[in-house]
Amino acid sequence: MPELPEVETIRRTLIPYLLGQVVRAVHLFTPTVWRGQDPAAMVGCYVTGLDRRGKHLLISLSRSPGSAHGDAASRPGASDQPPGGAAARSADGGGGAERSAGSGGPALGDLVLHVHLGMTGRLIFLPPGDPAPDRHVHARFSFDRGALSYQDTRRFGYLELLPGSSLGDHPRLRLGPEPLDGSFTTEVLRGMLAGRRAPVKAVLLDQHIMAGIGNIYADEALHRAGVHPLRPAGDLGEREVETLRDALREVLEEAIAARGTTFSDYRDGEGRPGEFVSRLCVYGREGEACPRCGTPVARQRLGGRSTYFCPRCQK
DNA sequence: AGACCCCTGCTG
DNA sequence: CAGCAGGGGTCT
Repeated sequence: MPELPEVETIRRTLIPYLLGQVVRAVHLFTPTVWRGQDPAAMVGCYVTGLDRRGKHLLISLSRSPGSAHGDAASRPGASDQPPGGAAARSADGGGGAERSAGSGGPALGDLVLHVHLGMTGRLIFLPPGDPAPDRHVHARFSFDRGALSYQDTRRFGYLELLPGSSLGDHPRLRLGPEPLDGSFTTEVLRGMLAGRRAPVKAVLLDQHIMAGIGNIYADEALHRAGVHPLRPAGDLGEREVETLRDALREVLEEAIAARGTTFSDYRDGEGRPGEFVSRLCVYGREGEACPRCGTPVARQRLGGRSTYFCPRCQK
């Protein structure tokens, strides 16, 4: 279930393999996962940028190599980690703080491949050689140095090829602020929660209000903050909002440093699982002792989704 | 705000 | 083998 930390990890792991490379061919095995322009329009384009907005990955493609934007082009050394370099980079700006906040963001390419991984989507760069065909591989993008494989068992994700100029008013990219952006202050979070009667967890999960939070990190952040997930959002006190703001940022940054959470499906851009599962306090741990107080973790349904929390720590 | 849908692998 | 799981969109 790729949420913000997983998509960010995929983005970072793919940069050294894709940036500056030319798309030589696109093979679409499952046409229903594709939206927008014809995949053939990508062929011959340079990859000029990889950006993330919430859980969405944006791969910029340009006719010429010179129009590489922002990312690696202006941050030499920060992103140009050579293939195979496994060093975690948790100190390069806080994982996403440098990303655009949305309006007037970095210039995208002539075309943008917009990727949403749904629940089980994977984007993995494979070295040359034909790996065993898998019925869950829906598309493959060939480069000189290997191929990018798009896989998705449940097919909740999609690939969408769009003109770079059209991203600004894309309905699915009308997202709330990035929680790791420097501008995500306690004041901003308070504004998001104020006056809302909906459960605070439902507000955190609403991508239009805040981008990138999914079921796992909503539960983990609320546990860290000691806030019950069903509390009406507008009822949180100022101190609680501040604590929740810090908890959100901490859990996301720690998860990025651990390269994401793998239960079963998630893999990074090199096919490796993330390591954050062992650090989860409540998510997926019904009946286990709360790490803070020992009370068994409870599970409850909220909007059809499982919600895990400590009935004692979270008021 | 809740029901339903997409889809497939795993669980009971 | 029926039913559950779940991000997110749509519909009621």
